[in-house]
Formats: sequence, structure tokens, C-alpha cells
Amino acid sequence: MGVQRLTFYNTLTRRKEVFQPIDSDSVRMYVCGPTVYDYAHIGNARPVIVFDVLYRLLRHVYGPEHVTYVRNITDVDDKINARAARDYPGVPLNDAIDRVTKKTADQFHEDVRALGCLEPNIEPRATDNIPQMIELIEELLRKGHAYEAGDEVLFDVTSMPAYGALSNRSLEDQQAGARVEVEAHKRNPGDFVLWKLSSDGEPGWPSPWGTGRPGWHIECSAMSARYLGQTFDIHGGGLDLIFPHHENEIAQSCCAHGTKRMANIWMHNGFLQVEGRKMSKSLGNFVTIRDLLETETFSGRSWPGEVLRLGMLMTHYREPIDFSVRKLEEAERILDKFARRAGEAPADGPVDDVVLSAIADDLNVSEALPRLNELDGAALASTLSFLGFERYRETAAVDMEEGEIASWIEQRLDLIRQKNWPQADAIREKLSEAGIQLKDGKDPTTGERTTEWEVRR
RNA sequence: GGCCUCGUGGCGGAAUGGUUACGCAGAGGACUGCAAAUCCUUCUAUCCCGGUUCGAUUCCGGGCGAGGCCUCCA
Repeated sequence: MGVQRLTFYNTLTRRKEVFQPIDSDSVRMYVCGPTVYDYAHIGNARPVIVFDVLYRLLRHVYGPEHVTYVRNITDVDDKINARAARDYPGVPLNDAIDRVTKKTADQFHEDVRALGCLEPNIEPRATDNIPQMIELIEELLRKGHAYEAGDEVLFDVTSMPAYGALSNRSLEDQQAGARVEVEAHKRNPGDFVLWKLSSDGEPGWPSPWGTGRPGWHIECSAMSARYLGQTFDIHGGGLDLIFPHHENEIAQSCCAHGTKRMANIWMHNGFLQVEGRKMSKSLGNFVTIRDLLETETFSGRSWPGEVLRLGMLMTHYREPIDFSVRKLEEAERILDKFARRAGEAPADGPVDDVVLSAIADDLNVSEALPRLNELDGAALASTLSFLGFERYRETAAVDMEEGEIASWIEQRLDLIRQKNWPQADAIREKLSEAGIQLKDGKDPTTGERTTEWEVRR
């Protein structure tokens, strides 16, 4: 397996770049994971799926044992606290929070498994990394990048000349356009919270500044450094995280460690709309992954996870995507055709080179699809497996014994020989209702009718 | 106000300074008693106006339209 050229669009430089891992024996990627307070919605699913394809590509090129994928779980958040108080009244807050985060994280894992995503190598939780965050904040204070004010420790954005490089915005711009009144204790409007003291009844951890909780951004800085080092290869997430989240991560990490770069390549997936509109609770088009997988709320039916996966991957990851029923229907038809063409062929063969080079070019799945339409059998099955499609060939169980089906088919063939079409068609209809699709053919030597069956798709 | 995307046929969706993929749907045909599946053929597109160029959908400028970020957010 030759290592081939990978190119990725880097938000930092706004260009496609040839990927050069810092250490090809240890390729490291970090993706911002969910805040676990409720079911993940389909917008959350996009980065999970997109960066799963990236992870699979890196594993393929550098070898699975040479790639480390870290995706955090944010289990410290005011929304979690609110949810815990709402759902578990009377339960001590910390216990209630544990229940909320555990339950939600489990739901998330079930969901993304259904979407055909591999598990990351490491899924750190914020609450397991508090000491690392405190250490980082202390370092920032020592180096003059942070200050205490009010009940908070804040990052001083003016202490970092390069602040704003990722999102391409200057401090002056922000101040000019600030829509939010500057809180009095902040030196600059862009300063952000590293640590916040907790009042009674709020969850907290002991720290040099008192019992409190970390700001959101510091979590990712601490966890990525702990598991991937001060500088790593790829950092991914949604477009909306560029500012302020990723900008602030860079500020914290680079200032604390004295490094020039936190990650060499920053990759961001585009946003998602639903039926042409922004997804929001107020518009009533808020769709969770679970809704699609298990309920009929979105379109009157539920959908296989891999249909969602393909629907998501049909559009290039950086483009906006309009998630629609029509798109899911198309994805399902495509997968059905793939399933027929792949048949029972084994899926452990080599990955098709044309598909691979399309994916290697900034994850261009759309470019790979035409090639998939040319493949069949093991080549198709193996390549689809590489792309995370394994279950598309599974079919529902049929509620009829094979022997019974065979006997119905025999009866029908007899009726056909007698040209008794109505009764023959009745049998076909009967089997169809049981989910069995008959396929008539012709024996090439005798010219006689043959009939096979498959589970109807 | 600042920053940033995007605008390709009925739909989805790449690519490209010169012949515009591919899929879904549609149409026609083969096969069939009829279906299903399969195969063959096939129609339709680069938002508008300028500029650069021998030539632009592609590059530049302007417009119109859609969306995102600047506040929690994939």
C-alpha cells in the first residue's frame, strides 16, 4: 500500500494544501465532540460523519496503528446543569448531572454507530481533565496572557498579536462591530472566560481561584495537548466553531505552550439546512439523529443509518447541505443498487484506486461516486466498506420459511406452464406482501423460465 | 457595520480558461404473458451586467439572491 498524496483545504491558509504529517508513524487528529445534554441533531451528525471519512482515509494511508483520533465529550456546561435540574428534581445536582451526561453520551454513541462511524481512539471527558485545564490556566497567568477579574479568570486577547488569524478578523473589527455590551470587568470585549467561580448550588471543582468550572474553550486546549501533544496535525469541527471557539483554542494553546501552531491543518464542515430552511426549534424543523433512525416524525418513515450517511456525504463537506426527504430517497435508491451489484461478495479486498484518489483530494466523495457506479462484486463491496458502508446489504428478516417460499415458487411455475396468469400473479402478490420479491429469468440452455427471490428493498 | 461562504439541467452534484462528469427522476427501446431486476438509447444547466482573453461556467469588478459567523451552537 503506497502512501499517496493527500490534499486538504486548510481554513488557516484558505487554500488546499498537501498534507504532511508531523510524524507519519503517529498522525494525530482532534475533532470537537458533542455537549451532552440532549439528543444529537442531524447538524451534529455531519462533522462526525465527515471526519470519520477522514479518519478512515488516514488509517488507510498511514496504517490504523499510526493514527490517533481524539474527539472530546463536553460534560461541563450550563445547559447540562439546567437539564439535570429539570429532569431529576430532588436528586443531588452532581448525581443528576452524571445521569444526564451518561445517558446522553450513550445515546450519542448509539446514534453515530448507526451512521457507520468508527469510534475515535480516545474520547476524553472534560470532567476527567480538570487538573490539566487548571495547569494550563496557571501557565497563561504566569506568562501574562490571563488575569483575574470579578469571579472569573479571563484570557487577555491583546496579549497575543496573532489573535484572529484563523477567523481573519482583527480586534479592531470586533470592537467596532460589537453587538454586545462589554462586561465591565473585562479589559477588552474579546476577552473570554478560562475559569468561572461557581455559586452555591452550581457544580464546581476546587482550583487556586476557588471552587468553579472551566470555560468551554479551555477544555479542548487541555485535552488535545494531553492526548495529542502541543502541536498536532489536524483539528476539525463545524464552520461555526471557527470563531470564537477555535480561535480561542489557538490563543490558549499557543500562548501557554509558546508554540506557533496548535494544529497544522484546520478543517471545517459546512452548515446544514432542513428542507431549505435553517434548522431551529422555533421553526419546528429540528431533527435529531434518533428521529430519523427510529421515528416517523421527519417524513412518515424511519431511515437506515447508512442512508443518512450517504445523504450526508453526497455533498462535499465544505458546501452547505440541504437535508431533505428527497435526498434521503435518492441515497436509499443508490444504496439499494449498490447492494444488488455487490451481492454476497466479500468486502475485505483492496480499495479502488480511483475512489481513493478522489477521497484523498479533500474528501471529494462526489467525485468518487461515479466510479462506484462502475464497480461491482468484491471491488464495490470492499470500497464501500472503506467508506463506512457495511450494513447496506443487510435485509429485513422474511417471515416465511425458505421451503415454503420454494414451494410457492414451484406452484407458480406450474401455473405459468398452464398459462394460468391470474393465479400465478396471485402467488407473486402474496409473496410480495410477505416482503419477497420474485425475479423471473430464463435458463440459457433450455430456455425455460426460472424464478429467484430476494428480500424486497 | 465587519468577516466569510455559496448560486451548475426537474432534483442531487463534481469538475474545468476551449469537447460540461455522474447519479436520481422522466422519455423511448430490449427482455417479459404482465411485473421486478437488468441492459441499451435519450431530453434539459453553468443567476445578471461589465472587464481580461482568440475563447469564461471557470479569472477580475459590480449587481441580485441565499446562507453563516461576530452571543451558546456542528
